[in-house]
This record gives sequence, C-alpha cells and structure tokens, in this order.
Amino acid sequence: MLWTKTFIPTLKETPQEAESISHKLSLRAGLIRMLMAGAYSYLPLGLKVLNNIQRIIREEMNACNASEVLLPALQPMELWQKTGRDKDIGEVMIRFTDRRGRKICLGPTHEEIITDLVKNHVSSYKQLPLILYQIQTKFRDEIRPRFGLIRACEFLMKDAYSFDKDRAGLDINYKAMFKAYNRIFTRCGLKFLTTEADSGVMGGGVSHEYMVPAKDGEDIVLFCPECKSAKAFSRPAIESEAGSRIAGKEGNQETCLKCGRSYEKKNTIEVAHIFKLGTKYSARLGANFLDASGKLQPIIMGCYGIGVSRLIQAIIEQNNDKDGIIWPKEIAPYKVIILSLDVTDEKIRNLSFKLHEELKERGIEALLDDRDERAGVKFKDADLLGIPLQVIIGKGSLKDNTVELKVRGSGEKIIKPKADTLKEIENLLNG
RNA sequence: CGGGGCGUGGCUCAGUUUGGCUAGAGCGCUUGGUUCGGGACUAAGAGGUCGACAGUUCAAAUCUGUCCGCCCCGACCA
Repeated sequence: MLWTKTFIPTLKETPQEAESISHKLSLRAGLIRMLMAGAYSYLPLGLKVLNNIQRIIREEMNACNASEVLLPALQPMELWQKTGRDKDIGEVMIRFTDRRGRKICLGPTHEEIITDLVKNHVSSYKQLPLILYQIQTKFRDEIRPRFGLIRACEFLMKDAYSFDKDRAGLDINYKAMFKAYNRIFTRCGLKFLTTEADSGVMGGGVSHEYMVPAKDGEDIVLFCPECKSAKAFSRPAIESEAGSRIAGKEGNQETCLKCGRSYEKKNTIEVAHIFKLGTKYSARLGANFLDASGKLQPIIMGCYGIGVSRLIQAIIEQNNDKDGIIWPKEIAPYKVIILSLDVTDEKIRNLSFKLHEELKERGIEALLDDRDERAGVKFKDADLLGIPLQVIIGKGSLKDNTVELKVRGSGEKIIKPKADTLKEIENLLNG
C-alpha cells in the first residue's frame, strides 16, 4: 500500500481527549477517531489491526471445533423478560420502541439470543456438544465510557457459547476454551494473568477473567509473586500523582490462600471472561434435549467472551516506547514499512517501488511511505506506527549498493548488500 | 448520577483574574524560494458563529444564568 493512497492521519501532539498511553498512541498513529464519547471510527490502520486480532481468534476458535455465526444486534425485549435480565442489566441496555410498537433493544450480549436459536434446533443428546461463536458489535450505554476503546458504548466482542449434555462435557469445553484463550493472547503479544472471578449478572458458577497488566488498567488484581496465582480484587487502589489513594470496601483477603505470601496489586485490563453458565438460560428459555434414556434435560451451557476492540489498546499498553507503538508481528497492520527518503530522486523512488512490488509478490504486505516529506518526518512516523521492520532507502544505500533495515522493537540497524534484501527481510520476519 | 477539570481555525495552546480598537501564536494546510538521514528555514496566503442560548453593559472570548459536549475520580463491565 502506498501511504499517499491511504488514510493515515498521524498527529505530532496528543489530542486533549486522551489520557492513557494506549489511547494517546491510538490517536497519534491514526488508528481511531472519536465520534462521540464511547463511539469510535476505525481508520485503515486500526481496522487492519482489528482484523488481525479477529483472524487469530477465528483460527483458534475453529481449532476448537467452534462454528462461527452472526446474530442480530436488534433483539426483542420478550426474550430478555423471560430470563429476567432486562431488569438486571437495567440502564446499560439501549432500548426503544419501533414504529409497530415492538419493544426492541440493541444487544449488550447474546446469551438469550443464542439459547433461543439452539432451543429450536437441538432436541437430542446426539446433537451435543456444540460450540458456536460470533464476532459482533455490542451496545452498552455505559455509565462512564473511557480510555478510548477500553470502555466504549459500541464495541466488538467475540462471544462463544458451548452446549453440552452433562457437566463433564462442559468441563471439557471450558478447558479447551481456556487453552485456546491462552494461545490467542500469547499470539497477540500479551503478558496476562487469569483470575477466578465473580460471574455477576451472567450467573452460573465458575468463571475466569483474563487480565492484562497495564499501568492505566481499570481493574486491580491481587497477584502472588510466589505461586503466580491471581485473584480479582474489588477494592481499587489508584496510584495517582498526588500519592496513593485507596477507596472502596475493606477486609479483602490480603495474603495468598495457597502459600500465605502477601499479594501484589496490579492494575490490569480485563480482556476476556469465561463462565460455566450451567442451565440458567436453557432452563428459563426451555432449551431442552432428550438424553439417552429419553428423559428431558436442560442443555448445560458455557459462555466465553473476548473484548476484541479493547484488545487493540491492551496490546499497545504492553508494546510501546517513547517513540510510539511496537506491534507484535501477528498484529502489525503491515509487516514492513519502506521509507523512501526522497521521492523526488528517481533512483530512490524506483528502487522503493520495485521493492514494494517484490514484497507483494512474496505475500509480504508492505507500506511504502511515498510522501514528499523530509526524512525526519518519515523516521518519526515510522517509529510512531510501530511496524516491525523498516526498510530505509536513501542516498547512502544507493551509493554503496546496500540496503538498510531497522528493527522497530530493538532499534537494531542492519546493513546488507542490496542483492540480499528480500532474503534478509524474510529472515527477520520469520526469526 | 455525585465530585473535580476543560471547551478559542484540523491539532496543541495564549488571551478570561482586572470587559475596550480589525481575536493571537506554534504545528498542520496552499503557493513560491532555499533546504533535504531523525518532525527544516523563509515569504505570501486560506481557514474562527471564541461550545450553544439567554442576560448584564455604550461595549462580552472575558461578567451572570441555563443548557450541551469532552476528560479525570466512584458504582458497572469485554
């Protein structure tokens, strides 16, 4: 892709609206723009990142024999009244009445909808287990949207639902999802913790949260440095510039239950939450099946959510330096950026375009900075965007018949004979 | 919703305390010249209902009131 043909509005200064690092960098690198509080537009670079995250999620979900569906955002209120969650969820749900007087809401989550769907088509134990998932926009009228994509009123979620004939089946699927999630977040370049958590409004029994340690994270986790166990913490402790402040309820468990060590508090971003739902939804909505002995049973369910759009910023929180973003390889919007330092020089220009084509032929997506800008501007923007590998084409490389590469993460600069360019790029990307 | 902060060209901000001439600067944008490997210099330009409405006043970006928007802290959550 040519820079001049796409839309990458980078900013030299941080817009007033941003406070957290990831929010600032998302705006500065031209990934997103705010339309209103809690609603963001994804620009070309942001969308590419979002798509890469989705690709990883799909690969790992499909590997668990989960099948992708896409459910409506428009939902009838009746279904929510049947489970009683219309009251539990309350004001967070965006509701309205259509022209025919139907009571409608914009889906904040989809347990009711998926259960209703499965109810009509699963009637035998022979059809179980079943895992369905979707990547879809959720709507929540959040009390306080904040930190850009971290807490938005319209956001992208991956939600998976497992349907089993017994508890043992649920345990198997739950474990499979747990492992899949570990792979997903590792591939996203994240360091993360898992905690046992409250299931809250979702209901059911066991649940785990995936928490990404980040300076500006909203959630506090108690982490045991000894046995590496972690625990959700309901009392937030915010380190502010004015000093540390503690608010909320007292009397929480301060030492590790397993080894007695004192917990460390970590600020984190919750990127996923998985639940063993049991029969809460199936029983209330009548999603039953006939077991091997011909007895009617409610389907045993689990649900598994990932905050997809939120992940963009969670990843940035853990992968940045003073110059900008440092994308993990699988997430990067482009693998390579070619800095054509002087596009008015025909030789430099031709060499840059030629490399761009050659990379394309090899299936390597590169961004070619073909703007008529000074070198300094291109260096700064390339660092800001965080594309893993920079190929710098200027007078120097032309003269010596060499190519100059810079690895964004390490800052390492590599000079190689021009003939080895493609080989070296492939080595660096695969290494 | 409660507490705090902010709102002035696309972006960052000055000016508001103490009302006073055609509302400023930097960045960005357009055109020319000089530059050209880490966000250049220079000249000439374009671009603003000073968040909105109402009020006070000879006179309002500036004072008063109401409303709206955005950010931060709390309850909520992927």
